Amino acid sequence: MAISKTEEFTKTENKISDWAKVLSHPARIKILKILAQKNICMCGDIVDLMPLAQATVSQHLKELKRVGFIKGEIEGPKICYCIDSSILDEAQKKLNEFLNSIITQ
Amino acid sequence: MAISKTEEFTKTENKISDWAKVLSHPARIKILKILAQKNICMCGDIVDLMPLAQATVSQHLKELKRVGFIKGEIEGPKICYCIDSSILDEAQKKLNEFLNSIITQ
DNA sequence: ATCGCTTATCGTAAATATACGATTAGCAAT
DNA sequence: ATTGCTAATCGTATATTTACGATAAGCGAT
Repeated sequence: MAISKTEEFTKTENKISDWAKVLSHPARIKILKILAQKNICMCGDIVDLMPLAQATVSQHLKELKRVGFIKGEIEGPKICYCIDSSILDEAQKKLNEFLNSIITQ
Repeated sequence: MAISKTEEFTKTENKISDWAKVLSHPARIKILKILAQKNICMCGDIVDLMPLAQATVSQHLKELKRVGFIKGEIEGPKICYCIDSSILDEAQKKLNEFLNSIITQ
């Protein structure tokens, strides 16, 4: 994209778009759904339910972790992933705040 | 991305991620803000307020139009853009529905 | 310390997205 | 029909994302 212009925008604009970016792939939407259903889930279980290779799922998990939507706890050789509701809650609030501000009544 | 796997996911998963994708760039967040503030706005006014070239702003407007978040009406040599609240409202509802379903109380 | 399992990371290829200058197209005047 | 304006599109360069196989790293056994 030539040069990135993130510094030309406000913190809020960047924050909102970053949250949206994490939600901008169907695989990550599906992973969040799976984790919500099972409440807690190891990585292999997720891979089995996804139409993607293990390496790809791992990349998506990394992106979800980056913004804090999910957490991963090491448990022996496995890793248990779970949703971090507090961060998701904050994202939902801010996204709503923004959408409400642009939706004219 | 090698091969796109959209057909491997549900319609809802694709719809939600597509809406999020449109919101996943700070420029598009800012454009929506500008249009909400001015209620109605011609393209040139938006370009003046953006740290981007006219061609780039036009590209972002096209993406916003694609999902229906904004509408553009031709008015002589100019084009007046405005927010389409009904589509934004639907997006907000569905996004909230999804986020509520994955946030464990 | 070797084996078996799980998951992250590396390397890489291909698709998309971002950004811009230049050009084109459309309309309202002169 | 020429001029002047606005905005879309084209062509192109570069960055980022997505996807996968292969490899490495970490841990709990044996």
